[in-house]
Amino acid sequence: MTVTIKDVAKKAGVSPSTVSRVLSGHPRISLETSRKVKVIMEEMGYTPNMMAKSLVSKTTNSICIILPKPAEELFSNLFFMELIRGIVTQSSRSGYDVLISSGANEKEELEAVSRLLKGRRVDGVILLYSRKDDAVIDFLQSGGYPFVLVGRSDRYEDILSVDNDNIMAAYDATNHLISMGHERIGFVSGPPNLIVSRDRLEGYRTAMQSKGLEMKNEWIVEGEFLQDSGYRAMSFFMNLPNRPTALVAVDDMVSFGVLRGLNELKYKVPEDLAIVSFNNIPLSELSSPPISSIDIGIYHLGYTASQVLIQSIQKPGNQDGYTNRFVIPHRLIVRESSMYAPGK
Amino acid sequence: MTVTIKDVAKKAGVSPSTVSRVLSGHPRISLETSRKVKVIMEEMGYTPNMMAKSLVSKTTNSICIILPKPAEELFSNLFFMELIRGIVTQSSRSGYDVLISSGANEKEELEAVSRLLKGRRVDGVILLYSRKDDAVIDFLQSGGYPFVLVGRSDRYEDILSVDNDNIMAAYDATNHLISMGHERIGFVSGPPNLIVSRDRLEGYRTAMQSKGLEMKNEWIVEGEFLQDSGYRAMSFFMNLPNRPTALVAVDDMVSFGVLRGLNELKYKVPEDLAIVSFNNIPLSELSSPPISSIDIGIYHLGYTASQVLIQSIQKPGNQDGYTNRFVIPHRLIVRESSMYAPGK
DNA sequence: CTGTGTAAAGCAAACGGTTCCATAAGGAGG
DNA sequence: CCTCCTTATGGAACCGTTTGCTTTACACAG
Repeated sequence: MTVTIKDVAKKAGVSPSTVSRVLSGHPRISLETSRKVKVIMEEMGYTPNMMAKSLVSKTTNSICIILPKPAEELFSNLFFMELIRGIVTQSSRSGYDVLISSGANEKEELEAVSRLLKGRRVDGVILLYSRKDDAVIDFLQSGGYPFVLVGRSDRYEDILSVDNDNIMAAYDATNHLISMGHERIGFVSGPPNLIVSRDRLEGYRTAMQSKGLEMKNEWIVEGEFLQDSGYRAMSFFMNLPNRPTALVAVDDMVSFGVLRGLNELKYKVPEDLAIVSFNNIPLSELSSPPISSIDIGIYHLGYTASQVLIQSIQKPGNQDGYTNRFVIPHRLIVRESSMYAPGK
Repeated sequence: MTVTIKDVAKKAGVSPSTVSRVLSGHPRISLETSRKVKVIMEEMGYTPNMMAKSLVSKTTNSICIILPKPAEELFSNLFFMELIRGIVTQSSRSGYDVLISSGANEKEELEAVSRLLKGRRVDGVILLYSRKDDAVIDFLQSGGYPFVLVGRSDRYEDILSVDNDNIMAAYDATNHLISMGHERIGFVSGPPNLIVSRDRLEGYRTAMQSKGLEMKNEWIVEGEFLQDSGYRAMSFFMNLPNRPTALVAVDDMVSFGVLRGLNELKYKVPEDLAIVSFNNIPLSELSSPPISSIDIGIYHLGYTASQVLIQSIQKPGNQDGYTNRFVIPHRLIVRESSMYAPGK
């Protein structure tokens, strides 16, 4: 039915090994033979069987993305899709296919990863989120399988990872507000167990300190990456005696909550409260007013993750002494929500 | 290095074929042998090599999703991610892996599909969007490869597809407004070359006609699935002498544009203009006011697509005389944007 | 005791490639 | 003219499984 290397060989009057060599560009094949074989391959519509190839070469030219379990929320969805696009684009440029996998729980996830890697269906794995993925990461590490983490992990120093410099990003965001003339700046953080929350908080603190600005404890509130947190934080802040004139929010969704609340109370943004947040989701520029945000380059994050992984697959001895943490640059996008210099 | 079926066989003192049969639950294996082999497999940490398996079985237990090219827009991203989740979940339940592929242009896309299918890397394909995919669809059809289309195609009657009943959905949306007491209802459509635009327009028309309501041409405007279209449509409608009291928009993004415009002009929703739109993206309930929307069950669309495809892979003779168009139910979610009964 | 039926397991040939080793044909050097 | 390289190709083993066909070993009927 399907045309194999042998069929091509027979028709071309050469041996299968010759055809194989033509395919792989082996140096010791005469130009004439090579051309002849190529023509015949074309004629017969030959496509190499990847399974057979993989079997002997012990290589699949494909990688796998492990999706965290639920991923139901808006930002997650946008984030993952953007990441996937970056990964798929880069992988495809490098000639790799991308598998998506996920499990209902950590056990299933581990089983899937093990099956894919030990079963030689993929050459490496991209892990999203640095939750407490101990089991999966341990498996990958002890098995010596190539993998890269998107997001930072503090537990493992020696694994490949791609991430932003969230400390610096938060520093930049805060500093932007300071340079606009703000002195009382609030911060809405995320869950304290996430490294990203901690890093961003640290960046905020550093900026405030370095400018000698006061940092009241009541100006820092914890929340989730959700609208509600913003809404609550807003009403808390606005009732403070000496309330902040600006705030940094750990995620754009939080800003939307803040915005909604301020709107209901007839406050004006940025005049009554200036806002900067993180992630620059497509909606940030669509809200009214548009929100200033730190673009973390999600697509780029995915693109680089794929690049790093494939590199590590192709030359496993990547211990060049170089770093194994890759930092994707961020970029502050200033929009209306922070374009106001407060009078003293 | 890795443990193969032969290693297991040797250690168990049986032949490789016996091990293989244990694996596949062959009936003619004694319980005793089966148990012994299983224990040893466990001990040695044996995982079957998928490539070898695929090579002989001519089956890969994996399917492929073809992502349309750019997919940069907000809705696309949300849509695709949701769809992917549905597909991955179902596939994983059926024991299939999912590959994601895309091409920069139609030619690349065709090459990728051809390579994957002819190269026996996947067993079937899920196509998203029914653009003028002639080349890819033609290839799949003429090659007899299993595939399913998400979205409707009018050109091909005999291919598997999963879709909503957009005509009925638009009918329901329109009818909802009518039953609230609206009589002058506008419609903001999408690009006329998309079937989904045409279907939704048709549903609107049917509803209006069936209630004997007048349909002025000026109440129907064409646009894109973007905010801007909504913004423009809004200002057009509001300047009409006898303007609509409600409108149906082909996509939630359009509604957001309408909302923004009305807000700027100090109009109130739903009192001055009631709104219903389609797709029920996560933001619909977060805007102010929350927007009534038709939920089209994107996750379900993906879930079903995977199901249908895998079924068709497993028993190719799926011409049971049954339909090959699978319709996913939609659901009207009524929110504040349409909760107002206009006085005459 | 021989013939037959049946259950359990082994043998070996695929599946479609790759690659090491061998071979044949020139051409160069002595 | 013979030997030795070099270059282009062929042969065959192997990658890890599956599976049709045998073989083996009993058990039982005749």
